[in-house]
Amino acid sequence: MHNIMHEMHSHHQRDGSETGIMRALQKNGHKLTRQRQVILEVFLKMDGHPSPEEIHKEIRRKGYRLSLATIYRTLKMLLEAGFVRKLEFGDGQSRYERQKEGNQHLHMICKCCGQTLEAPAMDVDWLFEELAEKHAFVLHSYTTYLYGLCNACISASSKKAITQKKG
Amino acid sequence: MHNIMHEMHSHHQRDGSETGIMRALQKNGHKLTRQRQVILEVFLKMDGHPSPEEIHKEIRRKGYRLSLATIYRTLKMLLEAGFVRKLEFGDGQSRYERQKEGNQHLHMICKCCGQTLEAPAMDVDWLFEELAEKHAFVLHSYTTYLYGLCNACISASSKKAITQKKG
DNA sequence: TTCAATGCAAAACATTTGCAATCTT
DNA sequence: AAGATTGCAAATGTTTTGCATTGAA
Repeated sequence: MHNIMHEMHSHHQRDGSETGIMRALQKNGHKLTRQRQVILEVFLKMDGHPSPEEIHKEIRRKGYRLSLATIYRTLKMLLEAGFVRKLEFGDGQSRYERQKEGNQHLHMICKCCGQTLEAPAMDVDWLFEELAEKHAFVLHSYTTYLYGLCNACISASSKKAITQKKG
Repeated sequence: MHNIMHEMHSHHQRDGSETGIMRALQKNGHKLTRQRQVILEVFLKMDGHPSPEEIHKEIRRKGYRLSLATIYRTLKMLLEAGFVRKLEFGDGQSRYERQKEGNQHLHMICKCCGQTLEAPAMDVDWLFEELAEKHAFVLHSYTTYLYGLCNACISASSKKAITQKKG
Protein backbone atom coordinates (compact mmCIF):
# COMPACT_ATOMS: atom_id res chain seq x y z
CA MET A 1 0.00 0.00 0.00
CA HIS A 2 2.97 2.30 0.52
CA ASN A 3 4.63 4.47 -2.06
CA ILE A 4 3.02 3.37 -5.22
CA MET A 5 5.12 6.08 -6.79
CA HIS A 6 8.26 4.02 -6.82
CA GLU A 7 6.47 1.19 -8.51
CA MET A 8 5.10 3.53 -11.09
CA HIS A 9 8.51 4.80 -11.91
CA SER A 10 9.92 1.41 -12.55
CA HIS A 11 7.08 0.08 -14.66
CA HIS A 12 5.79 3.15 -16.46
CA GLN A 13 7.27 6.22 -17.96
CA ARG A 14 7.94 8.62 -15.08
CA ASP A 15 5.31 11.15 -16.02
CA GLY A 16 3.36 11.72 -12.82
CA SER A 17 0.62 13.16 -14.95
CA GLU A 18 -2.97 13.01 -13.85
CA THR A 19 -3.62 9.88 -15.82
CA GLY A 20 -0.30 8.38 -14.82
CA ILE A 21 -1.12 8.79 -11.15
CA MET A 22 -4.64 7.51 -11.63
CA ARG A 23 -3.38 4.44 -13.38
CA ALA A 24 -0.92 3.78 -10.59
CA LEU A 25 -3.60 4.20 -7.94
CA GLN A 26 -5.90 1.90 -9.86
CA LYS A 27 -3.25 -0.74 -10.13
CA ASN A 28 -3.02 -0.62 -6.36
CA GLY A 29 -6.64 -1.45 -5.84
CA HIS A 30 -8.15 2.02 -5.66
CA LYS A 31 -11.17 2.82 -7.72
CA LEU A 32 -11.10 5.41 -10.42
CA THR A 33 -13.92 7.75 -9.53
CA ARG A 34 -15.02 11.00 -11.07
CA GLN A 35 -14.30 12.80 -7.80
CA ARG A 36 -10.72 11.63 -7.65
CA GLN A 37 -10.15 12.67 -11.22
CA VAL A 38 -11.46 16.13 -10.50
CA ILE A 39 -9.45 16.56 -7.32
CA LEU A 40 -6.28 15.44 -9.01
CA GLU A 41 -6.88 17.55 -12.08
CA VAL A 42 -7.54 20.71 -10.09
CA PHE A 43 -4.86 20.13 -7.46
CA LEU A 44 -2.11 19.51 -9.99
CA LYS A 45 -2.89 22.79 -11.68
CA MET A 46 -2.78 24.84 -8.49
CA ASP A 47 0.35 26.72 -7.50
CA GLY A 48 1.85 26.89 -4.06
CA HIS A 49 0.65 24.83 -1.14
CA PRO A 50 -3.13 24.68 -1.12
CA SER A 51 -5.09 23.58 1.92
CA PRO A 52 -8.01 21.15 1.60
CA GLU A 53 -10.34 24.11 1.96
CA GLU A 54 -8.59 26.00 -0.83
CA ILE A 55 -8.71 23.00 -3.10
CA HIS A 56 -12.40 22.70 -2.38
CA LYS A 57 -13.01 26.33 -3.24
CA GLU A 58 -11.07 26.04 -6.46
CA ILE A 59 -13.03 22.96 -7.43
CA ARG A 60 -16.32 24.73 -6.88
CA ARG A 61 -15.06 27.78 -8.71
CA LYS A 62 -14.49 25.55 -11.71
CA GLY A 63 -18.04 24.36 -11.51
CA TYR A 64 -17.51 20.93 -10.02
CA ARG A 65 -19.30 19.93 -6.88
CA LEU A 66 -18.01 17.46 -4.37
CA SER A 67 -17.75 17.22 -0.63
CA LEU A 68 -14.90 18.46 1.51
CA ALA A 69 -14.77 15.09 3.21
CA THR A 70 -13.89 13.46 -0.08
CA ILE A 71 -11.03 15.88 -0.52
CA TYR A 72 -9.67 14.98 2.88
CA ARG A 73 -10.01 11.30 2.11
CA THR A 74 -8.40 11.62 -1.29
CA LEU A 75 -5.51 13.68 0.00
CA LYS A 76 -4.87 11.09 2.67
CA MET A 77 -4.79 8.43 -0.01
CA LEU A 78 -2.42 10.42 -2.18
CA LEU A 79 -0.24 11.03 0.84
CA GLU A 80 -0.01 7.36 1.71
CA ALA A 81 0.73 6.56 -1.89
CA GLY A 82 3.52 9.09 -1.87
CA PHE A 83 2.17 11.43 -4.54
CA VAL A 84 1.81 14.43 -2.29
CA ARG A 85 3.59 15.86 0.73
CA LYS A 86 1.85 17.36 3.72
CA LEU A 87 3.10 20.64 5.11
CA GLU A 88 2.34 22.54 8.28
CA PHE A 89 3.18 26.20 8.21
CA GLY A 90 1.76 26.74 11.66
CA ASP A 91 -1.30 28.69 10.61
CA GLY A 92 -3.70 26.04 11.79
CA GLN A 93 -4.36 24.28 8.54
CA SER A 94 -2.49 21.59 6.72
CA ARG A 95 -1.20 22.23 3.27
CA TYR A 96 -0.27 19.95 0.44
CA GLU A 97 2.24 20.03 -2.32
CA ARG A 98 2.96 17.65 -5.08
CA GLN A 99 5.70 15.14 -4.45
CA LYS A 100 8.11 15.51 -7.30
CA GLU A 101 10.96 13.12 -6.96
CA GLY A 102 14.39 14.72 -7.02
CA ASN A 103 12.91 18.13 -6.53
CA GLN A 104 13.34 18.68 -2.84
CA HIS A 105 13.22 22.24 -1.68
CA LEU A 106 13.09 24.33 1.46
CA HIS A 107 10.21 26.55 2.40
CA MET A 108 10.91 30.14 3.30
CA ILE A 109 8.01 31.65 5.17
CA CYS A 110 7.73 35.37 5.69
CA LYS A 111 6.57 36.14 9.21
CA CYS A 112 5.29 39.48 8.06
CA CYS A 113 3.17 38.80 4.97
CA GLY A 114 2.89 35.04 5.26
CA GLN A 115 4.05 34.46 1.74
CA THR A 116 6.11 31.36 1.13
CA LEU A 117 8.81 30.89 -1.40
CA GLU A 118 10.82 27.87 -2.25
CA ALA A 119 14.52 27.34 -2.52
CA PRO A 120 16.04 24.28 -4.14
CA ALA A 121 17.62 22.00 -1.60
CA MET A 122 21.06 21.85 -3.17
CA ASP A 123 23.73 20.63 -0.79
CA VAL A 124 21.23 20.09 1.98
CA ASP A 125 20.42 16.62 0.73
CA TRP A 126 23.66 14.86 1.49
CA LEU A 127 24.18 16.87 4.63
CA PHE A 128 20.93 15.57 6.08
CA GLU A 129 21.74 12.11 4.87
CA GLU A 130 25.07 12.19 6.63
CA LEU A 131 23.49 13.57 9.77
CA ALA A 132 20.85 10.87 9.86
CA GLU A 133 23.40 8.17 9.31
CA LYS A 134 25.38 9.42 12.25
CA HIS A 135 22.33 8.80 14.42
CA ALA A 136 21.54 5.41 12.95
CA PHE A 137 18.43 6.88 11.41
CA VAL A 138 17.13 5.88 7.99
CA LEU A 139 16.06 9.02 6.22
CA HIS A 140 12.98 8.81 4.01
CA SER A 141 12.11 12.46 3.54
CA TYR A 142 12.50 15.81 5.14
CA THR A 143 10.80 19.16 5.45
CA THR A 144 12.50 22.42 6.26
CA TYR A 145 10.90 25.71 7.13
CA LEU A 146 12.94 28.88 7.16
CA TYR A 147 11.22 31.70 8.98
CA GLY A 148 12.12 35.33 8.50
CA LEU A 149 11.35 38.30 6.33
CA CYS A 150 10.99 38.40 2.58
CA ASN A 151 12.48 41.06 0.44
CA ALA A 152 9.26 43.00 -0.01
CA CYS A 153 8.56 43.20 3.70
CA ILE A 154 12.07 44.33 4.52
CA SER A 155 11.82 47.16 2.02
CA ALA A 156 8.42 48.11 3.34
CA SER A 157 9.50 48.15 6.97
CA SER A 158 12.67 50.14 6.34
CA LYS A 159 10.61 52.69 4.47
CA LYS A 160 8.23 52.90 7.40
CA ALA A 161 11.15 53.31 9.81
CA ILE A 162 12.33 56.39 7.97
CA THR A 163 8.89 57.91 8.15
CA GLN A 164 8.13 57.39 11.81
CA LYS A 165 11.58 57.13 13.40
CA LYS A 166 12.15 54.37 15.90
CA GLY A 167 10.03 51.29 15.06
CA MET B 1 6.75 43.52 21.94
CA HIS B 2 8.83 41.17 19.83
CA ASN B 3 11.70 39.04 20.99
CA ILE B 4 12.22 40.22 24.46
CA MET B 5 14.90 37.57 24.56
CA HIS B 6 17.39 39.67 22.67
CA GLU B 7 16.87 42.55 25.00
CA MET B 8 17.37 40.30 27.96
CA HIS B 9 20.62 39.07 26.62
CA SER B 10 22.08 42.48 26.22
CA HIS B 11 21.00 43.88 29.57
CA HIS B 12 21.08 40.87 31.85
CA GLN B 13 23.22 37.84 32.26
CA ARG B 14 22.08 35.37 29.60
CA ASP B 15 20.58 32.83 31.97
CA GLY B 16 17.13 32.14 30.57
CA SER B 17 16.21 30.77 33.95
CA GLU B 18 12.66 30.86 35.18
CA THR B 19 13.22 34.07 37.09
CA GLY B 20 15.28 35.55 34.29
CA ILE B 21 12.47 35.00 31.82
CA MET B 22 9.88 36.29 34.26
CA ARG B 23 11.87 39.43 34.85
CA ALA B 24 12.17 40.00 31.12
CA LEU B 25 8.47 39.49 30.59
CA GLN B 26 7.68 41.82 33.42
CA LYS B 27 9.94 44.48 31.99
CA ASN B 28 7.88 44.23 28.85
CA GLY B 29 4.63 45.03 30.55
CA HIS B 30 3.39 41.56 31.37
CA LYS B 31 2.19 40.79 34.84
CA LEU B 32 3.92 38.31 37.04
CA THR B 33 1.17 35.92 38.03
CA ARG B 34 1.26 32.71 39.98
CA GLN B 35 -0.05 30.80 36.96
CA ARG B 36 2.72 32.00 34.69
CA GLN B 37 5.31 31.07 37.28
CA VAL B 38 3.90 27.58 37.55
CA ILE B 39 3.66 27.07 33.81
CA LEU B 40 7.19 28.25 33.27
CA GLU B 41 8.56 26.23 36.15
CA VAL B 42 6.94 23.02 35.01
CA PHE B 43 7.54 23.51 31.31
CA LEU B 44 11.23 24.24 31.71
CA LYS B 45 11.68 21.00 33.60
CA MET B 46 9.95 18.86 31.02
CA ASP B 47 11.93 16.95 28.43
CA GLY B 48 11.09 16.66 24.78
CA HIS B 49 8.38 18.63 23.07
CA PRO B 50 5.31 18.77 25.26
CA SER B 51 1.92 19.77 23.92
CA PRO B 52 -0.31 22.19 25.84
CA GLU B 53 -2.34 19.22 26.99
CA GLU B 54 0.75 17.43 28.28
CA ILE B 55 1.93 20.50 30.10
CA HIS B 56 -1.48 20.76 31.68
CA LYS B 57 -1.39 17.15 32.83
CA GLU B 58 2.08 17.56 34.28
CA ILE B 59 1.00 20.66 36.14
CA ARG B 60 -1.96 18.86 37.69
CA ARG B 61 0.21 15.89 38.52
CA LYS B 62 2.37 18.22 40.53
CA GLY B 63 -0.64 19.38 42.45
CA TYR B 64 -1.18 22.76 40.85
CA ARG B 65 -4.50 23.64 39.35
CA LEU B 66 -4.99 26.04 36.49
CA SER B 67 -6.98 26.15 33.31
CA LEU B 68 -5.91 24.85 29.93
CA ALA B 69 -6.88 28.18 28.41
CA THR B 70 -4.26 29.89 30.51
CA ILE B 71 -1.65 27.51 29.23
CA TYR B 72 -2.56 28.31 25.67
CA ARG B 73 -2.45 32.01 26.40
CA THR B 74 0.86 31.80 28.20
CA LEU B 75 2.48 29.72 25.49
CA LYS B 76 1.38 32.23 22.91
CA MET B 77 2.94 34.98 24.96
CA LEU B 78 6.18 33.07 25.37
CA LEU B 79 6.20 32.37 21.66
CA GLU B 80 5.78 36.01 20.73
CA ALA B 81 8.48 36.94 23.20
CA GLY B 82 10.79 34.41 21.60
CA PHE B 83 11.32 32.16 24.61
CA VAL B 84 9.77 29.08 23.07
CA ARG B 85 9.47 27.53 19.64
CA LYS B 86 6.37 25.96 18.25
CA LEU B 87 6.64 22.64 16.47
CA GLU B 88 4.20 20.64 14.40
CA PHE B 89 5.01 16.99 14.03
CA GLY B 90 1.86 16.35 12.09
CA ASP B 91 0.03 14.41 14.77
CA GLY B 92 -2.65 17.01 15.17
CA GLN B 93 -1.35 18.87 18.16
CA SER B 94 1.17 21.61 18.46
CA ARG B 95 4.27 21.08 20.52
CA TYR B 96 6.62 23.45 22.21
CA GLU B 97 10.27 23.46 22.99
CA ARG B 98 12.40 25.96 24.75
CA GLN B 99 14.22 28.44 22.59
CA LYS B 100 17.84 28.18 23.52
CA GLU B 101 19.94 30.57 21.54
CA GLY B 102 22.81 28.95 19.66
CA ASN B 103 21.38 25.52 20.23
CA GLN B 104 19.62 24.84 17.00
CA HIS B 105 18.89 21.25 16.17
CA LEU B 106 17.01 19.11 13.72
CA HIS B 107 14.14 16.85 14.61
CA MET B 108 14.24 13.27 13.48
CA ILE B 109 10.81 11.71 13.63
CA CYS B 110 10.33 7.97 13.38
CA LYS B 111 7.37 7.16 11.16
CA CYS B 112 7.05 3.81 12.87
CA CYS B 113 7.09 4.51 16.60
CA GLY B 114 6.64 8.26 16.52
CA GLN B 115 9.62 8.89 18.71
CA THR B 116 11.59 12.03 18.02
CA LEU B 117 15.26 12.54 18.52
CA GLU B 118 17.33 15.59 18.05
CA ALA B 119 20.52 16.15 16.14
CA PRO B 120 22.67 19.23 16.58
CA ALA B 121 22.47 21.49 13.57
CA MET B 122 26.18 21.71 12.91
CA ASP B 123 26.96 22.88 9.37
CA VAL B 124 23.33 23.37 8.56
CA ASP B 125 23.34 26.82 10.07
CA TRP B 126 25.52 28.63 7.61
CA LEU B 127 24.15 26.62 4.72
CA PHE B 128 20.66 27.89 5.42
CA GLU B 129 22.00 31.35 5.98
CA GLU B 130 23.70 31.32 2.62
CA LEU B 131 20.60 29.94 0.97
CA ALA B 132 18.37 32.60 2.45
CA GLU B 133 20.76 35.33 1.43
CA LYS B 134 20.67 34.12 -2.12
CA HIS B 135 16.92 34.71 -2.12
CA ALA B 136 17.11 38.10 -0.41
CA PHE B 137 15.46 36.57 2.61
CA VAL B 138 16.37 37.56 6.17
CA LEU B 139 16.55 34.37 8.20
CA HIS B 140 15.32 34.53 11.78
CA SER B 141 14.91 30.90 12.63
CA TYR B 142 14.31 27.55 11.06
CA THR B 143 12.78 24.20 11.78
CA THR B 144 13.73 20.96 10.13
CA TYR B 145 11.95 17.64 10.34
CA LEU B 146 13.65 14.50 9.13
CA TYR B 147 11.24 11.62 8.64
CA GLY B 148 12.30 8.03 8.54
CA LEU B 149 12.97 5.06 10.76
CA CYS B 150 14.83 5.01 14.02
CA ASN B 151 17.34 2.38 14.93
CA ALA B 152 14.99 0.44 17.17
CA CYS B 153 12.27 0.15 14.54
CA ILE B 154 14.70 -0.94 11.87
CA SER B 155 16.00 -3.72 14.09
CA ALA B 156 12.47 -4.73 14.98
CA SER B 157 11.27 -4.83 11.39
CA SER B 158 14.26 -6.77 10.11
CA LYS B 159 13.71 -9.30 12.88
CA LYS B 160 10.09 -9.60 11.85
CA ALA B 161 11.08 -10.02 8.23
CA ILE B 162 13.19 -13.04 9.09
CA THR B 163 10.31 -14.61 10.95
CA GLN B 164 7.57 -14.19 8.39
CA LYS B 165 9.51 -13.92 5.13
CA LYS B 166 8.57 -11.20 2.73
CA GLY B 167 7.42 -8.07 4.63
C1' DT C 1 -7.85 51.76 41.79
C1' DT C 2 -7.01 50.15 37.27
C1' DC C 3 -6.47 47.22 33.76
C1' DA C 4 -4.41 42.84 32.66
C1' DA C 5 -5.02 37.97 33.51
C1' DT C 6 -7.85 34.04 34.82
C1' DG C 7 -11.50 30.38 34.70
C1' DC C 8 -15.25 28.66 32.75
C1' DA C 9 -18.18 27.45 29.25
C1' DA C 10 -19.30 28.31 24.69
C1' DA C 11 -17.63 29.04 20.15
C1' DA C 12 -14.80 28.35 16.36
C1' DC C 13 -12.04 25.60 13.49
C1' DA C 14 -9.99 21.71 11.15
C1' DT C 15 -10.42 16.96 10.55
C1' DT C 16 -12.58 12.40 11.01
C1' DT C 17 -16.28 9.13 11.01
C1' DG C 18 -20.91 6.42 10.82
C1' DC C 19 -24.11 5.21 7.72
C1' DA C 20 -27.26 4.96 3.92
C1' DA C 21 -27.08 5.72 -0.94
C1' DT C 22 -24.31 5.38 -5.00
C1' DC C 23 -20.99 4.32 -7.99
C1' DT C 24 -16.65 0.98 -10.18
C1' DT C 25 -15.33 -3.00 -11.38
C1' DA D 1 -23.56 -8.37 -7.47
C1' DA D 2 -19.91 -7.04 -4.23
C1' DG D 3 -17.39 -3.95 -2.14
C1' DA D 4 -15.28 0.52 -2.31
C1' DT D 5 -16.48 5.41 -2.36
C1' DT D 6 -19.37 9.27 -1.59
C1' DG D 7 -22.18 12.86 0.79
C1' DC D 8 -24.11 14.38 4.61
C1' DA D 9 -24.39 15.36 9.23
C1' DA D 10 -22.72 14.38 13.53
C1' DA D 11 -18.69 13.64 16.30
C1' DT D 12 -14.06 14.64 17.59
C1' DG D 13 -10.14 17.15 19.08
C1' DT D 14 -7.64 21.29 19.39
C1' DT D 15 -7.42 26.08 19.99
C1' DT D 16 -9.73 30.52 20.76
C1' DT D 17 -12.88 33.73 22.90
C1' DG D 18 -16.61 36.34 25.64
C1' DC D 19 -17.42 37.69 29.95
C1' DA D 20 -17.73 38.03 34.84
C1' DT D 21 -14.35 37.66 38.52
C1' DT D 22 -9.82 37.94 40.44
C1' DG D 23 -5.36 39.72 41.16
C1' DA D 24 -0.91 42.37 40.24
C1' DA D 25 0.91 46.90 40.07
